[in-house]
Amino acid sequence: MKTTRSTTAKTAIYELIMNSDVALSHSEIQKLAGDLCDRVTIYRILDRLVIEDVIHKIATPDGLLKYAVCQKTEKHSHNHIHFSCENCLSVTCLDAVEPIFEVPENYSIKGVNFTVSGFCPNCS
Amino acid sequence: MKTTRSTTAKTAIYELIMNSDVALSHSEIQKLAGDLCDRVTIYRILDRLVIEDVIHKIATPDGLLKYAVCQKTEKHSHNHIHFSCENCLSVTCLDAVEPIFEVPENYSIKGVNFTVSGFCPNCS
DNA sequence: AATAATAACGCAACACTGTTGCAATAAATT
DNA sequence: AATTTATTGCAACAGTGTTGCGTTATTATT
Ligand SMILES: [Mn+2]
Ligand SMILES: [Mn+2]
Ligand SMILES: [Zn+2]
Ligand SMILES: [Zn+2]
Repeated sequence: MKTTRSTTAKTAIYELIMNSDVALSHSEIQKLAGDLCDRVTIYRILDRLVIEDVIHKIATPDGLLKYAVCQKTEKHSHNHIHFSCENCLSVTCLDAVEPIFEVPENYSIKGVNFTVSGFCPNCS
Repeated sequence: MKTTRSTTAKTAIYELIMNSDVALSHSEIQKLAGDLCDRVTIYRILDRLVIEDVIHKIATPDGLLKYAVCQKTEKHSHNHIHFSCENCLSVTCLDAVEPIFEVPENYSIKGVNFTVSGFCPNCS
């Protein structure tokens, strides 16, 4: 069985995402990380953190991928909505907002990716 | 004022999307279109069709962009859910399904991108 | 029908994003 | 301390999307 290891790069990148109030893209993480590690390593670390379910991968309406911590709190819903600002391009988790919907029976649901776009409080 | 023109490539690409029962990506459209036009032209045509609001741009959970016609029917909701199959990677518009949700007041909503992933009826 | 204006096009060149293979490194176990 | 192997760095690559510019084709005007 393949075990997971905790490395300096991995913990550092996790803390970057942790301490950010908005979701971060790979390139944003790379800028923040400086010369912490190679950019390929960042891709692989992000993949691992997603598999380990400690961060979420979010696709913006333009197909850009961003990453945010999975808040393991009571109010947190895995299926929460994300807000994507059309002006400052920030992506924010609205952890408490869980949408209600219903799909036809013959579809089986494994996950959701809900993004609402518009202007964030700073840009309104 | 910049007017829009109808060209052979534009109408052909619109019909490709129109006649597909699943959302199509740029590369899929390119394969279907053959040597109809340059791939850059396809990008520009897709942009125009989106601006003209005759097709929708959909981001899959993996950040892949797909395009589908905007069904101008009664049941059609602009804010409908899309289903992304993890097996066959097809993206389908669930035109009748409109999710219910509520965001904090200080956010202004311009559009939504709701994608549910799992297994489609064919792959269940 | 011929002309003029310009939206749309093809092509080349580029930037950005993400992946893969492999040898070297470092974390965890013994 | 030695062993195992997950992780890393590097180079090389594939895919996606953009931009500039000269040419073509659509549309409006004469
Ligand atoms: Mn979560
Ligand atoms: Mn629509
Ligand atoms: Zn904003
Ligand atoms: Zn399927």
